[in-house]
Parts: sequence; C-alpha cells; structure tokens
Amino acid sequence: MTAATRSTIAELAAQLRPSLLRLTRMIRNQRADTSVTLTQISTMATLRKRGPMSAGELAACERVQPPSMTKILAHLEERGFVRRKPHPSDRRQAIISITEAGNALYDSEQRSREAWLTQRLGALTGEERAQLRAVVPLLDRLAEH
Amino acid sequence: MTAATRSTIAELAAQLRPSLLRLTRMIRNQRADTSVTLTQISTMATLRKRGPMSAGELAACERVQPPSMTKILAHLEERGFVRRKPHPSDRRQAIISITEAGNALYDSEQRSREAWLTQRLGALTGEERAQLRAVVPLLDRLAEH
DNA sequence: TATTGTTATACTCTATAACTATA
DNA sequence: TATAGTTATAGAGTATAACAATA
Repeated sequence: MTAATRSTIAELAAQLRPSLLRLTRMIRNQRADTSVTLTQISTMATLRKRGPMSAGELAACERVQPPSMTKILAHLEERGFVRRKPHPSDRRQAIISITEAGNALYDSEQRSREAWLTQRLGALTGEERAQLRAVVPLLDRLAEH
Repeated sequence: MTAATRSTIAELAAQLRPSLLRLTRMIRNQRADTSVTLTQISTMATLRKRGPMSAGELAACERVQPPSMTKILAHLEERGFVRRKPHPSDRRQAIISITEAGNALYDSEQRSREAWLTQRLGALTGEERAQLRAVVPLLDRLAEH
C-alpha cells in the first residue's frame, strides 16, 4: 500500500466518522416510540435475527460491555419484551429470547410508514438506496471485534 | 411507489439503524486520544471544512441543540482548540474558529495510522472503500433537517 | 481458578426549560 | 417581542471496578 493510499484511507475515516455520528444522533432523537430506545430496539433486532442467546453473547453482538447489556435487558424484561429461560446445563447463564409482545413492538416500529428514517430513505433514488444496502455489511465488518 | 417498495425501504431502515449504532459505538470507544471526544472532533472538522461560524450555526451543522453546543465549545475553548471573536454587528453572537492548536490536534488525529477506523478501513478492498466513500454524502443527506 | 453475570459508581452525551443579553 | 446563547437540571447511554454465583 502506498503512502498516498494510506492518506486517502485516513481521509475516508475522517469523513465517515462525523457523518455516522450525526446520522446516529438524528435517528436516536427522531424515534417516535418513547417506550424503547434505539439501543433496546437494536438488541431486539439481534434476538429476532439470530435467535435466543445468553446475555454475554448479546453484549458481544451489540458491541457493549456486559454491565450495559444487563441494564438494557432489565428494561426490556420489565416491559415484557424479552424473557429469560434457564440454560440447560450452566446455571450461571440464562437464555434470552424475544416475546410475542417484543415482536409486535418491533414489527410496528419497522412497519411504521411515519418512521423517520424510512421517510428519509424514500426521498432517495432506488439506486442510492441500493448503494446504502450494499454498504450495510461493510459497516458490520468495520464494527467487528 | 408500490407497497413492496415501501416494505423494502422499511427493511433497509431496519438494517441500517443497528449497524450505524454499533459502528458509532465502536468508534466512540476505540478513540485513542482522550483529550477530545468524537463529538468534539466532529465539531472541529466542521469548523475546518466550513470555516468560522456562530455557535447556533455550528449546532445546526452538528445536529445538536444549542445548549449541547455550548458545552462542546466550552470544552474546546478551555483547551485552546477553538477561539471566539465578536460578531461585527451583533453583540449576542460570537464567531467561532479553529485555532492552530485545534488544527494540529485534528491533523494528528487524522494522520495517525494507528487510528482504529483507519486500520479497519485498510482491511477492506479498494472497491469496498469506494462504496463507502460514495455513501458518505447519502448519510449526510439522510441527516439533513 | 476461570467464567458469567450483576451491582455500584461515575462520566459522557444530549435534551428541555428557564433565563440573560441584545436586536 | 424575537433571537442568540447560556445556565440549570435531568435522563439515556455507556464504561470500569468490584462482587457473587457457578463451572
């Protein structure tokens, strides 16, 4: 890799960081439903997509530390959106899964046409949305441990 | 727009949100320099790119409320990374600009090859980075007011 | 001993409401 | 009165350190 290439990559990083930050800020605030936060929705999405798992695994998926996941799960469990089942062989762990109510809440969030980000995406062209769609796996790879 | 298209857009939103959230989380934490936060760096980047402006304009650029910008600027000014000059005709406002020290800090941040995101981006292919580069303006448009 | 998860604690980020100074 | 910015206050988000339970 040439020095010029490295410098270009650093520049991309410098462009990407503020843009990600500002968009995430907007998404957090524009959320319509106030009973669950973006962080909590993200955790529910992971449970839906990857199925039941332990608190530690969830924390790893969400890129938060275990104590943060403890808090997220306490909130969701209190409202009946997730449940815990004992692990079959390890009593330290519990297997967390999303409940009917959690799925329903998630669906209504996702389907809502008024959802801010969905509206915003609708203002882009199909090709621009395709570009974004292609980039989602890259964002996930960047966020890997 | 068909119902199927709308549903696809909602799905994209649902994929994009957690991915943005998790990557932003990682970026916030992996930051090497502890004297300025991601939020503060982003504000300095805006001052560099768009030139001196008032606190209110900066808040709008950064998509934060004015009191949040007050705090950000207090921190940066205290450390000498930005300075205020009186507005020529309106004594309520001050014009904020980045200082030499602020530019130097920003440069060292951006150039650092060890910077976490830069390293991560280096692990992608050139084409993948080009995809990300193309998407930055879209992220900015999504975050517009 | 090592691992899983929780509790205790604290700091960052950010907002809303109320206020001050100036226009 | 309206606008620009700050102060006061509070809640969300997240981390590290210390602890408890189990493996």
